[in-house]
Amino acid sequence: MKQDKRAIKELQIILAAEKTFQKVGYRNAKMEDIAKNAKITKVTLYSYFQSKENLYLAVTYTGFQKLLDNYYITIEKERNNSGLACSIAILETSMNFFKDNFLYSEALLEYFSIIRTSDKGLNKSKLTDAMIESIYFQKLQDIQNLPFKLSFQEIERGKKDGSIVSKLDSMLITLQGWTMITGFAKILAASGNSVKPLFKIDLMQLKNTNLDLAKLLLTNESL
Amino acid sequence: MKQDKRAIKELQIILAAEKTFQKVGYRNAKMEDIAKNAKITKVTLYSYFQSKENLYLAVTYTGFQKLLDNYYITIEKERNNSGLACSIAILETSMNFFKDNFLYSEALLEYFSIIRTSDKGLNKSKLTDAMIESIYFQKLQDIQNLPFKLSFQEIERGKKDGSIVSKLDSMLITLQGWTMITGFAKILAASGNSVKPLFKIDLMQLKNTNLDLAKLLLTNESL
Amino acid sequence: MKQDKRAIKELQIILAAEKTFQKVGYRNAKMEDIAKNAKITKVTLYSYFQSKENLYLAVTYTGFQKLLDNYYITIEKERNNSGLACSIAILETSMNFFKDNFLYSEALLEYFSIIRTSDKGLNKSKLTDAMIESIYFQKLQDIQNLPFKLSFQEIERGKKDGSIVSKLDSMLITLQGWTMITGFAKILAASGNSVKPLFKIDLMQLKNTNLDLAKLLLTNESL
Amino acid sequence: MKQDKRAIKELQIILAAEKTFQKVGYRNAKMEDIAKNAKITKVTLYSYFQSKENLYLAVTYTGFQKLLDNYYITIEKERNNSGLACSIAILETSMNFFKDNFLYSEALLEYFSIIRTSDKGLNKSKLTDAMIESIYFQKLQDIQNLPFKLSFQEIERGKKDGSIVSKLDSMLITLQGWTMITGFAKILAASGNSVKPLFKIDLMQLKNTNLDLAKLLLTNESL
DNA sequence: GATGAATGAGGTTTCATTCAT
DNA sequence: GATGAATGAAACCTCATTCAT
Repeated sequence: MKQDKRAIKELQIILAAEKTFQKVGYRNAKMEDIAKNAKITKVTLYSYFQSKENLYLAVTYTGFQKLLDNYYITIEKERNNSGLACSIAILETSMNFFKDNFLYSEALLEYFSIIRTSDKGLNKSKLTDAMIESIYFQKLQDIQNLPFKLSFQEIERGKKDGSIVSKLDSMLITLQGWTMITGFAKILAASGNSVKPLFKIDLMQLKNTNLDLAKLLLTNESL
Repeated sequence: MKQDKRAIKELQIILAAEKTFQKVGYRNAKMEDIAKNAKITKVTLYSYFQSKENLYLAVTYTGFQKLLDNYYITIEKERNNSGLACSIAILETSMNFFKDNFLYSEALLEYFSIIRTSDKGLNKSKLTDAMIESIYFQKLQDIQNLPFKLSFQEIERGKKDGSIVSKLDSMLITLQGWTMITGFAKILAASGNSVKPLFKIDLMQLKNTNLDLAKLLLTNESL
Repeated sequence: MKQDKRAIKELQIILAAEKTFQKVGYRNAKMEDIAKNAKITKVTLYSYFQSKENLYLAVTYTGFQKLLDNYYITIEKERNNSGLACSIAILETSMNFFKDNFLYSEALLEYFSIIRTSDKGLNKSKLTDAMIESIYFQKLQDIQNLPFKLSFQEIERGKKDGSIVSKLDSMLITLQGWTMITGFAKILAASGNSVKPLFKIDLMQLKNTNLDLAKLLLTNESL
Repeated sequence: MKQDKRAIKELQIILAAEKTFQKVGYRNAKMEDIAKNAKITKVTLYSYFQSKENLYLAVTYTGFQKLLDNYYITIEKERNNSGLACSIAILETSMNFFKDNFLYSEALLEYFSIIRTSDKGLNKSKLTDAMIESIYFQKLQDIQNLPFKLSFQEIERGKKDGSIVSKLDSMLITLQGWTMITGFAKILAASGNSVKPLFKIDLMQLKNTNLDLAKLLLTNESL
């Protein structure tokens, strides 16, 4: 009961934070303003999230969960189709998700670069102690591999049902898919109304090219 | 003369900044420490770079230049080979560059996401006034399209010399290549000694898969 | 009945508060901890005492009452002795009381300095509105002069029975006694296991010196 | 040079703090306001004094020094007079000082009660870690015994020159004097325009009574 | 009346950046 | 141009006190 209430409020705060981060970016977002947007006080905000970074991790986690949800929905939908179809669908789902959720896209990408700790153990890395202790960071670590696992499974299924060529290394292919996804997300980030536009291209075409390439990769005997 | 001296010191500072950013990341890097690493005072540092962001842009620019140098060298080397070979070589060069220069990789990717200004004109976006006025930002804008242009040219050359299928949209293909490059860079960022490793895969294999896929894309009549 | 129950609980709370104040001092004492010590919740605590200050006043009042009790007992005991003997006995009683009740000693002394309001009417003084409205503050004001009155009476009695020289101003002598008492209390406060001991002296000797001096004051014709 | 500048600013801040504490009391004084009064910012204030308590200790130290200065001046003045005269003069000086410097009087009295640490070592006492580390706390500890020492010396001198009876314990007498001083200071604190006046008495008379008593103590063979 | 959550006020800290010398 | 001190903005924290259930 109380747990539920707390969880609800937590979500409301995350929503408010998302709006704020969306509007002004992480750096310019003030905890005070986020609190105001969530209709609570700064102190209450801190009683839910110990730091700004922590709150951002919560947003990241929320985004990750939504992405995962999309994965599960897609897999469910494609249950009766081939592993190939499902793998491609997952790829498309991911790209759509990043296209439609710029904030999450950024957050997830940043998360993946944050967890790479500095080699020299003693130096402070991007990963601060506060982050490591954050419950959301823990949660993220617990689910961070799930997208890979799900992709992997579908590829394996495709190999079994003959829709995907079997000599391929499933993990490698999974990562190749992820390469496309993150690359696409980054290209998206670089488009938008830049000061000086980088290029003029319809991003839907780019998505399709990626999908075509993926199909090729999964079915082409010559690779 | 004086110009030279200043330029040298500027470079020394950039070097020091690179080291610092490398070690602790942009957010955790303190101007104080960068100054110390460069064996100058904070104020002197500020007389060279008006802000931390500015300094980061300088690092970004340096990285961009080095990447471009690699492009030119590659193109020069491949001058007598086909447009296809050269395009693939550029792709490999890029991936190698990002693999060997993690800091630059991050800086460049961040740069591309920074120049996407927020849609709602009134809100503060990531792109601050200070940045817009920065000389390095200007310089970056002047060269930011060059990698695309160079890729594009080689693809066009490939079309002419018959090594690349001609019905493809060169710009689209260029971006597809860039998708692979940035995606690969992001995967790299997510590897390293993470707290909890995301996956176990030889990144060289991933690079090769990307190259193979690119070749397929550039030569396959069916796409 | 209910009144009784409430009164009992009130006392229990005061006991818990005394322990806490004793241990860490007023400033460092947290209402949370006091509540915990009294085995009630913070809100219940507040339903008994509207504020921390108020609670402290209650402690002060309790101490004051105990001191007064000692006065009455002493006076009762000395009823058949001279006014001089009784006055001296009161003095000794006071010093003993402060020696044995460090917390009360502090509270009482602080009380007396609190009631001195700031001269500049507009400024917030130590005496807050909340305090003025406190029932314990009212009670304290009602009894704050009693020790003086009792002393005064005994001195007057001594004058009449010839044990005390009659030219002295009884009120002045009363205050002189109070000076000794509070001064003694302060010296006590400064002893104990300090970080760096102020002095080494047997406090009983100091008490006796004060008593001797008082006797001298009350009987010496030359003053 | 720089040391000097810092010392001067430190003093200016202490002055501003004294004014603020004087006006609204320690609790109600805001660091922000003290900073404003000192015409600096809060951060600068904190770069001089690490905490509010620390600043108060600085005020305490300043007061202590001034009291000591008065001691030295008095002793110098009385150099050619008897030890008795000087001892009495010191007593009067002290009472005058406390009468004229209410803030210092409070601060010093509080200091002496703060240094009495709680018996149970583990418990937090009034003496916080922050205080112990404060340079002013250190300084205070270094000089806290000086008033006693100076008194003591003059009493000893009085014994030698025959103006003070020699059988007395000089340290005991010193403390007896201090008892009078602090007691007098406390009585002062309790006077002023109270809500309900404690007593009506001319404090000068009280001072004189104390001085007379002291003389009696130092010269009376019968004690 | 009891409970946990929320509030308001202000203390403390960290840094990027600027000023004065 | 170099230096140390100062500034401003905002993160973060602690508590007394109050609210809602």
